[in-house]
Amino acid sequence: MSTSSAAPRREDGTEAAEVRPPMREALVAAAFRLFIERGYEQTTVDDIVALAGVGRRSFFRYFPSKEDVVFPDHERCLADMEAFLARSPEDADPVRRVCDAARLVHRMYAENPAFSVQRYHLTKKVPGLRAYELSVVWRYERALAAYLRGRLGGRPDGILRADVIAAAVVAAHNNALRSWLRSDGRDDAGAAVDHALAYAQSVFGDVAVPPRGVAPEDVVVVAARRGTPLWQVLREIETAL
Amino acid sequence: MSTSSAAPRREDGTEAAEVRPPMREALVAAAFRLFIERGYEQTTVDDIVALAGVGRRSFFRYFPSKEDVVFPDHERCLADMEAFLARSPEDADPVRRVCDAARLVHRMYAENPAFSVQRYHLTKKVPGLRAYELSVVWRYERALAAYLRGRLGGRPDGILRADVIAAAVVAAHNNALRSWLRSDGRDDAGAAVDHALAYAQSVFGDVAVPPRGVAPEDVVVVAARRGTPLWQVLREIETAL
DNA sequence: TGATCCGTGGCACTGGGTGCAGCGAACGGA
DNA sequence: TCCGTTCGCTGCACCCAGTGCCACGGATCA
Repeated sequence: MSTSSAAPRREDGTEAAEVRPPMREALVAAAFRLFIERGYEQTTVDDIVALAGVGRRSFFRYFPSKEDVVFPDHERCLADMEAFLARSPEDADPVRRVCDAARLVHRMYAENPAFSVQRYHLTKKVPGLRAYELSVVWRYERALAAYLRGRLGGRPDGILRADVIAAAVVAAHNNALRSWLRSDGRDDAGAAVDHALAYAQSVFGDVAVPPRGVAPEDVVVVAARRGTPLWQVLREIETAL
Repeated sequence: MSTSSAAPRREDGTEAAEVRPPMREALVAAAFRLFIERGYEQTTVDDIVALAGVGRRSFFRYFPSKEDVVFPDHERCLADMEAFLARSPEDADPVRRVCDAARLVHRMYAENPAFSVQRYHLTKKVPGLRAYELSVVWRYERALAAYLRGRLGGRPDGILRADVIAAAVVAAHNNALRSWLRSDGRDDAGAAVDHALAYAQSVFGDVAVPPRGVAPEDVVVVAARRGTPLWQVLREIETAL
């Protein structure tokens, strides 16, 4: 896909003013200025390249489609997430791990609050951008699900559970992220995301907890009548454990 | 959006050969023949209308985009789902209700197994179609979430729970649906969907179950040591209850 | 019979996206 | 210093999806 947008670094210590092509950033800036001014669909690629002062052909060298200029950093973030999951410890709690992976996305949004809020208002209005965003989110979800499948694949319904957990974690994350974006970036983003992910984690529980020895005070007994709603029982146990 | 693709019916009993325009079906048939033959992207709208023997302008009269011809019945199915949720009884278990709503989608796929399998193979290969399918699935998910928000909105984290449950139910449904599609429609679709949805339902529990009287044999006792993975305890209870 | 409505088709146009070829600057070797 | 290569950028021509507009023709109705 598009080239990495990682920060420009030099092997030697020299700062080397902008080795990374400024054209990419210039295109993003020009595009967003016009998108905000007159709307996404009312802005043509020709308008963007004219404002940025570059050739039309160069636009499509940096962004495979007009929609990609709206999400210039997701490719890198997705790669980060996959790398993060790939280097997971063997004994890590899988659910917790995917929650942490989801936090990477939130962190990317939080790095540029103003930009993220602008983009949110764009994607909210333009169906085409919403569809594009869905395909991006879907790739995050598949990355999480792939990791979970690897971890839960052996158990009964492991694949099913992996898919459901991934979807739930993404939904919880997006719920918090969206309410933060709706607040124009004023709310405490981290707290809301933590709360939402904690809920998701609590629903699916922890998988790897050291058992140790069994002392009497470590045993919990729960009694319930048949037909009791499972979630009620679950809540009792959750607090007890 | 596009007009309903319900079967042509007459108020009087007469069969009245095809009052519903056959053009729509002709376009779908021509499109799929060419899509299967030479691929989606290698087929132009001109090719389709030439094979169907109609004007190019008419294609876009029936389908707002080339992608829509691949999903000719989702608009109707989405309307069915919204109607189904709208006429839910007040005291219905919300989670069970959205599971039943999800079954409507599966039923639509199962009505035309051959067609569904063909479409599956198309969407698997073509990124554009996959993106379109995601936006369709997203609309289903939002319909479920909207219903759940109405039912759970009052409770703490009701909105969050609604979003997460909707995502989980959709993921469970899609998991079963996809494995059925991968089997070329040979597996028992209904059983797999039921199993997957039962899992989703068990995770989030039933909300409304009549308690009735308590007989000794109706009481279940579960003992667990502190630190036991919640999912293990949950599984025990699930089988016991 | 004439007016109207509606489904249809033809046509021209916009705009996203691509393949290709040329051009100039930077780089490396003789 | 000069030359050949490479690479990034540009312009051009082209394809195709999607739209607005209008004209045609059949069916319906006054």
